[in-house]
Amino acid sequence: MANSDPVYLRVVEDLRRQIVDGTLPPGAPIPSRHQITRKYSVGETAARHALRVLAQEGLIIGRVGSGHRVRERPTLLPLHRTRTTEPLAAFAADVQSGGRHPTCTWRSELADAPPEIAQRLRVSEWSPVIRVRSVLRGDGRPLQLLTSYEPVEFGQSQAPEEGSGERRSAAFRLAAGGTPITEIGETVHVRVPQPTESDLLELPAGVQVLHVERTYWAGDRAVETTDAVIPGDRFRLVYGIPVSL
Amino acid sequence: MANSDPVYLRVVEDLRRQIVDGTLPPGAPIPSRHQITRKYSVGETAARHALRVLAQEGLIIGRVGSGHRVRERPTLLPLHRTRTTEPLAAFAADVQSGGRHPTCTWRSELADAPPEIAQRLRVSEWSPVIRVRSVLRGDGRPLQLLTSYEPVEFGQSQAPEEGSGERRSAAFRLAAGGTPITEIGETVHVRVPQPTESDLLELPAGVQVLHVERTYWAGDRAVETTDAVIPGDRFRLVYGIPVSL
DNA sequence: CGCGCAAAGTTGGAGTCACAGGTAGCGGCC
DNA sequence: GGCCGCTACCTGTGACTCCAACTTTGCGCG
Repeated sequence: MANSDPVYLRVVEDLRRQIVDGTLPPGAPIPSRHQITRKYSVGETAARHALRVLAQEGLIIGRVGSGHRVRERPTLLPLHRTRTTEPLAAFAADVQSGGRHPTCTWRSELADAPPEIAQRLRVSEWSPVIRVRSVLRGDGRPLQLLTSYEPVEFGQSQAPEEGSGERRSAAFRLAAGGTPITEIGETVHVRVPQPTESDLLELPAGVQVLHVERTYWAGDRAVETTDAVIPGDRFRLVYGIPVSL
Repeated sequence: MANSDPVYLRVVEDLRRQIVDGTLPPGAPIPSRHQITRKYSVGETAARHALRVLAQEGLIIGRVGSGHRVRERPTLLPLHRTRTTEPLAAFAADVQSGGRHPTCTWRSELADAPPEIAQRLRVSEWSPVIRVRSVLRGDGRPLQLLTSYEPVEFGQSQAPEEGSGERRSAAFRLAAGGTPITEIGETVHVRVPQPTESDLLELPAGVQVLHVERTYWAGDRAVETTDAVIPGDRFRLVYGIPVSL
């Protein structure tokens, strides 16, 4: 059937079937290019193309010199998106329960709000905000990128700062100061990582990222908004949705 | 710098820069393979490879005969993950506000709970469940796949059924019958679509999907669990997290 | 018997050529 | 002036080749 399909797809489909149905378990070696050319009677281009597609899909992983193997599907670590004003605490708990030691480094500076951020914070475009870029790590390996924006009037210091570990967010400080956060809005989408993100997160090829935009509201005022960039191959987001009926 | 980088990456980076900074606006034509070989003094392989990578990243789209163009970035339709026992209602509202007409077809049948589903429903493996597969559409185009599982004791009819439009879920029927749903748990992750999903959703190459697992709880009893498969290039998930502090 | 090194095998990058099928624009014909 | 067909161009796929870098394995030598 579908004899007009590209040749390489025949190879892709056969190997994929064997991987998903367990004939080829995680760690099992995949036939090499030359073996594929012989086994399926295809050219080397088709064999190479098939392997590339499967690697891109994340089903196999190739290492120079030692061949392709079925990728061990990493267990997706849960990331609890909870009702707290201190996202680091939740992250730390999740990482620790995964048996790793969480750390965090950050750098804050004054910046102008680009249109999208301005809209999310309900401030005018290019108005001054404090931008904090954080890298969250587990056992030293980068796991998540966090960029948060606070209007300057909520920020503490407008001078560039750097540090590691906890940094009190605007949301946290306002909550402690008697202005409680009333709601958190999040939107989640998938996208291809930018080169710098791919670099910082040490992402293998083909991995997409979850981009989570979170905005903290105190009444009708947006207090802080953050962008989280999360490797799609290592995490799953966990939401608890209370039913108020 | 980085002169040892693969040649095709030079092309990818140059074109990507032009696309993201707006030099090449959406719809603009991308140089063809032959033009790239001349302009960047690279071989045809490198040109081809560069175009493939950019297409895989979703930045450009190629059509046989008419060349590559910068992809119009589709606005990500919001999908509100709300505290309702009738997911179709939320979906319908979101699709309608996007100016499209929502429809739904479904098919229910008796099945044995595979291990993962059994665990989510807190029933023993391979115990009988009712499985409902739905395809949600907007203006006739498939937008989302939904598979839900209910333990037979909550299900209505064990005979295979088929239909379109509303189908009362176990969660809804229990709630109406006086057993209120107390919590909804969701986990979100990204993955490569399976061939059948790619087919049903008419996904272009390189698009990954959001996989949302939702479980309805009535007290400590799992009433129903659903898997939603959502094209990652067209939707973003929206969560409202009330703060109970 | 053990260790090191060389050879064989593998991936990833790169070049070249070829061909089928599709698009679009231009020119000629009615 | 309008319509039709042809041609040039483009993509997707495929074959064949070469090479650098790396891993593994097994053989030979000390």
